[in-house]
Amino acid sequence: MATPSSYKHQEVEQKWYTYWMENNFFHSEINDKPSYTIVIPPPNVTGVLHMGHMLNNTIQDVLIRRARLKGYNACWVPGTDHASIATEAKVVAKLKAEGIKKTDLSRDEFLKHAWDWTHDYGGQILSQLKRLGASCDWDRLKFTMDDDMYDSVIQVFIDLYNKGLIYKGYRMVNWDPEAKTTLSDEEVIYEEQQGQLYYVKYPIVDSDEVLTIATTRPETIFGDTAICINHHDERFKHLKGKKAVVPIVNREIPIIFDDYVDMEFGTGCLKITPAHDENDKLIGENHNLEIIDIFNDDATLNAYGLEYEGQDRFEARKAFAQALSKNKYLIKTEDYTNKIGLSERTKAVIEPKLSEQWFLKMKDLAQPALEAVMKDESVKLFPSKFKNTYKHWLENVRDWNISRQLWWGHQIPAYYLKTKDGVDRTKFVVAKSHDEALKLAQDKFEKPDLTVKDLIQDEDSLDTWFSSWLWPMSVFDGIRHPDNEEFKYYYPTKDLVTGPDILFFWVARMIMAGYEFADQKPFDNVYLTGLVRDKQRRKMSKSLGNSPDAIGLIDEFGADGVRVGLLLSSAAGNDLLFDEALCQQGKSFANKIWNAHRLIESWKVNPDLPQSNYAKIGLEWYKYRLQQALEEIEDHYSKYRISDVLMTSYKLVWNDFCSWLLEILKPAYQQPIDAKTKSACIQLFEDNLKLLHPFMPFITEELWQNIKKRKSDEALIISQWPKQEDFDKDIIENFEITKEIITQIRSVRKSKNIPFKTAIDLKVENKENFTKDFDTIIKKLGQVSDLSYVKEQQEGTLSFSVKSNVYYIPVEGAIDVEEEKEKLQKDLEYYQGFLNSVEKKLSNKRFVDNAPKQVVDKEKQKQADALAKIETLKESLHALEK
RNA sequence: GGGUGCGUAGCUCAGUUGGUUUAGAGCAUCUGGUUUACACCCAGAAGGUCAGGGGUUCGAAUCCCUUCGCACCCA
Repeated sequence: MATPSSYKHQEVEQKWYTYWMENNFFHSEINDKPSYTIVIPPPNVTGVLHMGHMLNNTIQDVLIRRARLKGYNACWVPGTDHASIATEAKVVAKLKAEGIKKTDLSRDEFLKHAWDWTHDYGGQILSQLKRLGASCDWDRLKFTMDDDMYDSVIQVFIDLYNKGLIYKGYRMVNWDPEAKTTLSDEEVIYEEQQGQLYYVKYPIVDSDEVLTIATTRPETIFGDTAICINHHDERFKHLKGKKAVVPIVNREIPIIFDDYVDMEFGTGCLKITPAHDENDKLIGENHNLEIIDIFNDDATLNAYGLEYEGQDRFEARKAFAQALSKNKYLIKTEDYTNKIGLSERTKAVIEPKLSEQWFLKMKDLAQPALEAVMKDESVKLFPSKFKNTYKHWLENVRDWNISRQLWWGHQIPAYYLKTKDGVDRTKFVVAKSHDEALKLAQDKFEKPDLTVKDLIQDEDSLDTWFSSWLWPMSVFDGIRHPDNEEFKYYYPTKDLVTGPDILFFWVARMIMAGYEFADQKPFDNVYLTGLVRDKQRRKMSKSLGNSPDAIGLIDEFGADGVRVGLLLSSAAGNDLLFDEALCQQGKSFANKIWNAHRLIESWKVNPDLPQSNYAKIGLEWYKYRLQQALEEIEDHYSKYRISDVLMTSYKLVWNDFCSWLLEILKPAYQQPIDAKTKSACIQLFEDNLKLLHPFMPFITEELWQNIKKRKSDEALIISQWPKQEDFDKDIIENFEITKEIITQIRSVRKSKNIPFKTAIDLKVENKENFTKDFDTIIKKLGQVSDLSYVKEQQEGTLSFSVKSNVYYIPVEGAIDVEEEKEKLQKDLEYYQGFLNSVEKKLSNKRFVDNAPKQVVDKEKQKQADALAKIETLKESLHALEK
């Protein structure tokens, strides 16, 4: 049965994925081999596979498959993240569509919906990853809300609380009025928005004078508790000790002096609203100002907003500005562009809000994490340019607000004492369970008759990152049972592959958690991928609709094609400009490999045939060439230059193997081949497949199994990476010269319209004393019928030179002497220019004295080569002029 | 406003501690090809003042300064 002339990925991929799964090749158990562990950055249960996941997981799969081939006990742990805010938003939206309000549900009822949602959609990305070929150990699948994972998070909270690192505090937080929750700084995106700067008059008490302030948010005037002026501002010095009146509100507030105020900006007078601005809050603290919170949780005004109570902040802004204007308090407005914080999830404008939250002290936790990366490099970042950003963040780390006003997530294990009319939020205990909390509370508050009913658990959940920072440990149950065998074997993990956008809120925190809870780093290396963008450099996003359908791509180009396409141009840390053409290139490559196999397979062996000289030399050369490439590949891998590994392998297989070796070995049409050559060629092809397997797992396994019948323990996925051996550099170098000779012959054929089928003669003036070993190859690939050596110039020939060797091709009829002369003249000019620059260096005494001997010798060699070449060219020119 | 990184062929990028040619690769381009493995192909060619300017050095794409442009992070 003939092999089809093109590779059909559709018929192959599912077959081998199933085969690998059935043979448990992805599964890892503790054994004698060294471990090589990767934990997946758990995708959100809300997500669908996008290009970022594809890139990220392809890289992980490349690393883990190579580790497997290199004989490590490779373990890639998959899993998903509960993504509290994103999931809760999705579930709320789904319920809303069904006419159910979250507020009408009990916590338990809501959570049931959330779990249903998670079970229905949560595994989507993972099943899509299987299409990509991801060789995860699916028996180890974890979810951040699994019981054991949940317990680990709670245990860590209690531990940190008992160490005094977790505290409750009032902080200015990023409040999302739509989701009604706090957001971390990282979940806020800043955008420039066109707004207005309002100039408002504040009368001075017991004076006819007025002060003018400029504000972008007139509605916050209700919360003003001071006017602030710079100490050095001569214009207002006389106002020390005076008071101003808040317009319309008619409340008297102090005029205070602080260097914070920029004299140049606006009017030099700043209104202070401590409840609604971070900087104002600091000034407020320094000056003991009153704090007036004017907003409800949904950012409508509360009773402090007087008649605007209940109005949304933006409506109130308009209405109140009008009132100010009507009462002659508003002097003017100006267009003003400022940056506004928006919620990453809901896109609502963030309201800075003072609220009670749980915080984790970061300073001490950050120290070992900083040292691990900056000092001893026990954790390495690739590319290392991210070290600066990492350092900057950790040195200026702020306490981590870990509470979220959400239900979906790990509920904070703090229990408050109930009172007659509510809850006393100052009296609480932190415990693993309600029962344990009761015991603690009875002791702490010295009330032995307290019952379970007297305690109520904090309603809030923990920030999602507060569970994912434990991920590399908790997936092996290392938090609850640090002495368990699996944890000791698989942890620390080897590589983490993720995007630089979560360097801080995930990577850095995992490193902190590793040292804090296991006294060990979580991973050796962090590979930071770039962002996947479209051709116009825009980020891929759902709203732009510029993100291609991942599964559609796999259908069209094959998983191998897409994997290659993604990696072809994605140096670590550099953004990848995704272009389907790259997937096409990947698909074409698969087809090329397929056809290489088809060619070799088609060769009929004649056992009586001796090995030809060209085959022997060709095979020897490729054997070394592969070793040379292997050395480069190892070097690239060690530096996580994955796309360079791919490019090196790509060129090795396409150029060296297919274009050179197979052309050398290929018997004449319908002629048989000798047995030795075919089997040696297959062996080299198998090595190629091994090198390519991490990138193109499907087609390589398919061909590996096509070459011959293999038992299950002989599958490519678990075979052995080619051994690194010494290689003969001379043969490789000589082959390069051979290639140049052949290329020159082809070039002459093309320019002189000599068809490839027409055999030519070649006469060589071997001034370089170049080896004759490759002559049979030159004859075969150059279609040379007679190759002979001569001692002098040959007339009536076309010629070219390689180094100082001259090659003559006798032709029928006249030679265009002028054309030949022109060509030689051009060459001559080039080499003379080259010689010039070399001799300039060599005639510089300081160069000869100061440069290392090797460098000078190299220049001398260059000089000698150039001189010989020039001599040759001159002779040729001279001959033509005769 | 502060910080970080970047600017090399039409495009995407290499260029690893300054010294392998007068700077490389892949793709795209151009020219030629029905050489029975592959047109998802083969062969050949062209293409760059290394953003601009200045400096250090025997020697700079590489180090320093500066101008311009871009990206990202933080406020």
